[in-house]
Amino acid sequence: MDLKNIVMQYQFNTIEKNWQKYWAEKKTFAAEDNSVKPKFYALDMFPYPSGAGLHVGHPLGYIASDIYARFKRHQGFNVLHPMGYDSFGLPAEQYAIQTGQHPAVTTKTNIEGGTDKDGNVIPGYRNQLDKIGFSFDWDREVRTSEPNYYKWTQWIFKQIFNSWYNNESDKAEKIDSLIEKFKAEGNSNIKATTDFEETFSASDWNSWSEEEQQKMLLNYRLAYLSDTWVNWCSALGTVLANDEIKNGVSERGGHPVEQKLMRQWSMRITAYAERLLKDLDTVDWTDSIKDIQRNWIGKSQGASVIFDVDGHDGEIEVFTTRPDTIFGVSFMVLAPEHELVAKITTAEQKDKIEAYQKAASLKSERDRMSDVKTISGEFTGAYAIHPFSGDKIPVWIGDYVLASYGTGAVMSVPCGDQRDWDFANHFNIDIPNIFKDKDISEAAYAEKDAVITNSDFLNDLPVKKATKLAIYEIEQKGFGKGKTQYKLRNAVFSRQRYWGEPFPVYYNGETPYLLDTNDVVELPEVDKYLPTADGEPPLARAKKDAWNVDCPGDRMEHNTMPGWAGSSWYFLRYMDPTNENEFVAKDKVDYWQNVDLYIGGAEHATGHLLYSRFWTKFLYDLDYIPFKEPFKKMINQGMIQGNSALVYRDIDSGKFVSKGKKKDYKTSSLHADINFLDGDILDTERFKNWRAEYNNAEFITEDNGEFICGREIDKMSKSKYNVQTPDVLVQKYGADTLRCYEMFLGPLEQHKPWDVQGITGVHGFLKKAWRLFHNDEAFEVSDAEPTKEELKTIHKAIQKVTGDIERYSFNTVVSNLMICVNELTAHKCNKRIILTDLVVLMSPYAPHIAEELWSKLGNKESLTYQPYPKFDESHLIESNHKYPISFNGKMKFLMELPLTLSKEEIEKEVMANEQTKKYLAGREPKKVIVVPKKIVNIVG
RNA sequence: GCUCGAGUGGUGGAAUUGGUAGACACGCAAGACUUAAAAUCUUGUGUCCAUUAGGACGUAUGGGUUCAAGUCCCAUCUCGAGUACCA
Repeated sequence: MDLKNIVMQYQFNTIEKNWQKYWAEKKTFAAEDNSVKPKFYALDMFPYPSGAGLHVGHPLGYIASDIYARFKRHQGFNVLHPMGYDSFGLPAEQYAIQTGQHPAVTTKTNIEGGTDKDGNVIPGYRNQLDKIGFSFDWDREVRTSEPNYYKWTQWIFKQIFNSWYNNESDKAEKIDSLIEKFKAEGNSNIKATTDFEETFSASDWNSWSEEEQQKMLLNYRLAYLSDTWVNWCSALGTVLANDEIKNGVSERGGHPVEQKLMRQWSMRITAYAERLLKDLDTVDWTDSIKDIQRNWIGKSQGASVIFDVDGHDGEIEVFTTRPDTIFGVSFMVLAPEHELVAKITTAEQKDKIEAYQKAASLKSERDRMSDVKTISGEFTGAYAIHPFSGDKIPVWIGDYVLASYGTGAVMSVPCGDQRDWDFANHFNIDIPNIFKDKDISEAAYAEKDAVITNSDFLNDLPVKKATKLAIYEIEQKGFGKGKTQYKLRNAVFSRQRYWGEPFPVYYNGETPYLLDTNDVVELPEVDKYLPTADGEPPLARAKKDAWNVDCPGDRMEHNTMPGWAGSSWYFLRYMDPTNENEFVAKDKVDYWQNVDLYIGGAEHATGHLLYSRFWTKFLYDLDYIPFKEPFKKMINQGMIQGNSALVYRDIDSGKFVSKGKKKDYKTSSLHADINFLDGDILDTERFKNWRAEYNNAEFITEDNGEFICGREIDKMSKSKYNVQTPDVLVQKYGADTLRCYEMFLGPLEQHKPWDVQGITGVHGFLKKAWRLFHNDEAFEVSDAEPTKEELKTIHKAIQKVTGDIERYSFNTVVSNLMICVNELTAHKCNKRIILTDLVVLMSPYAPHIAEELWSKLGNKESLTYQPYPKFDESHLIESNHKYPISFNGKMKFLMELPLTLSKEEIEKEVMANEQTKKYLAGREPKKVIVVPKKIVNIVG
């Protein structure tokens, strides 16, 4: 074998190892804290370090942000590009429950590598990430489960606890200012976000005991303890937030969820509803994510109207978005849980109503959802009084009205609302028509383009005007007021689990107090990670002296914080990860500001992305940070799906049947490990050795002896044996190939199945690039002047690649680099000037090979901070243009003409051309369109 | 049901403002080198008709605007995501 030839081959394994070592030792990617350079903050959503490790889908977004970060370094930016771990979470705790191993231990193994309790090798996230050549500044790593991190999560909680929301200044303020006002004038003049509606005076406040005052303050604090209807998941032993439930079951594990009244910590995120909605306009996110958040916040405008109940003191308050239809009301419906129901129900209806209430309460959230079509309800026997007409309106209950939205009661306008129409139709209730010339005999008329009629002072008005006038009259007469309603609920902030942040809270009796210490409250050791016998959370197992802090009260808080606590502010900690005195130093956050480019999955639309916006606004209000939105620009990478391999087994004989012979047998299919495949061909020996039951497997192969598997697109998961790890590919093709290939696969945002077939093409491109710098025996570049063609090739690439990266079109960059290398190969170009530019162009995508070639070109320093090549248009300017000549819009042939020609001259040249005459075949053109530098179109 | 997004060769995809549809790559076919294989290189490759020259069709479907439509407008279908009695 030719030794020289081997030396000059592209040895990616050696090259990549060397440069990864170099970068780590020289701290090449360290971000500078005190820099005169402009800053750029490129951030990935940090991962939960699971024991399964990385598959090829995980690094997709990381590769994109890394490319952008490296690109920005070339452009002279001081780049902050950190990585860390969202390391509190359920899987580590579930594993702890099963094995008794402390979740901190498994978490550390999952990050740093090792073996689990069963002896399985865990590669470790860090090791896997390192092999891909990311330019992370690892000195800034954070782990949310480390006390030096969650110390500050607790600190932020304390700030939120010690704040209230002033609707007048429209921002959060310190609770002290509220206490001062209570002392001086009670709560009557205070406009705060609260569910507490009664008033008290200064003397009331001052006469209350400390405990009573604290209880009152909980109605105002932004983090507060209250009895709340929560989503209780007994299988997981904890409550879940609305965004943790998908299709009525828990997102994790798919367990049933029921409604339960529990004393829980909550965050008053509703105070920020309007700002969370409005500021969406200021961020560069996809419309889809913005829409999801808008829907989730669910703003609707209308009026709240009060109806008296005939013969009772109680009144029914409803929220409606259509106050213009108030004269169309023919009945009212209350939620079965509405507090008034028991009071107003007549004796005759009592049994029926109670039976209905009972049935409704037994229905789970899921049943209620799957049962939307069924119309049910019950008449209370009571009547409300229409505020304007004085008519008596029957009051019903029905479970299509939700207790948790608005006031839990609706005024039903069957002619304008389909649900009301259905209800009225089903129970034979009157359906008065208040829309001029609209037919409501078959369905409600919900469009807002009607003219109102049969409606007293609203007659002959269009919807918009009628709405305005109705609200005006309602307010004038004191029947209610204009109101804005949000779907967004306050966020439940406690979980009955072990592996999360402990609260810096203790109790005296039932009253919570913040611990006075600045020390972190560490997770105490417990004997088991399970709830106690009487259903208390695992932390109740810790004795008072098991905690690292002194508990001055009766007991510590036993709940822990939810998963979103640590992730709501982690992007701030990267700026100052080791600060022991502050969560982040003012000068650092002033310099780094918010995240310029954030890449991660769209599945966090209503969770993490909403909560971190909330906390950011809160910290802004208290003047800790100088910006209102955490993430300026966001890209949501698509999911990479698995490409499962199926083998077919003949049901009668148990023999395995190749795909091509499948139709001759009655088969069932099962998943085979994709690692046994070469293309679609199964390595039958490896398959036989996979499991004992397959040791004696027999195969019915194709005629050529190959065994072909079927393929199927699934989610990439261990259970489908379709997981492709990056490690295997890095070993086989190198990290640079993997990086380029993952980008080459298609647009970043798109979901796509993983298919390894095309990777050879990308690998070939890097080999081809390598060969530009080498002859058969050695590295060789020429110092000769480049030709016009060579300059044109490289500048075309500079223009395309730069433009494509800037508009985040990561996939087309690879194509353009390929075209560049193909053309330079065709030119046999090894000119130093050209290849130097090429190396820098390639470096964000294929940093290892770029560094290697860069050093071979004679450079001593890393090319990380090498200026990006400048596009010079003069190399692309042509004197001629190849005009496509079209006839009636169909292109027939090309004609090269000088660019200096005028429209008229072009037309003359084209019309004089032989081919033109041929295509016209004697016809006289009606019209000739000439677009200089573009096209000629002959009509006729 | 509502909201949003997407439908382009055998496959992944390209076409930034309406201006040569299918760049780039995979796969496939033929050839070169080789005892052979791998690697590498060359050529071809949207569909249909035609020996060639060439012609017709073609970006989910149907219509429209325009000299010109994958791109703009209207309607329909399919797929994906979100949401689900939100008054």
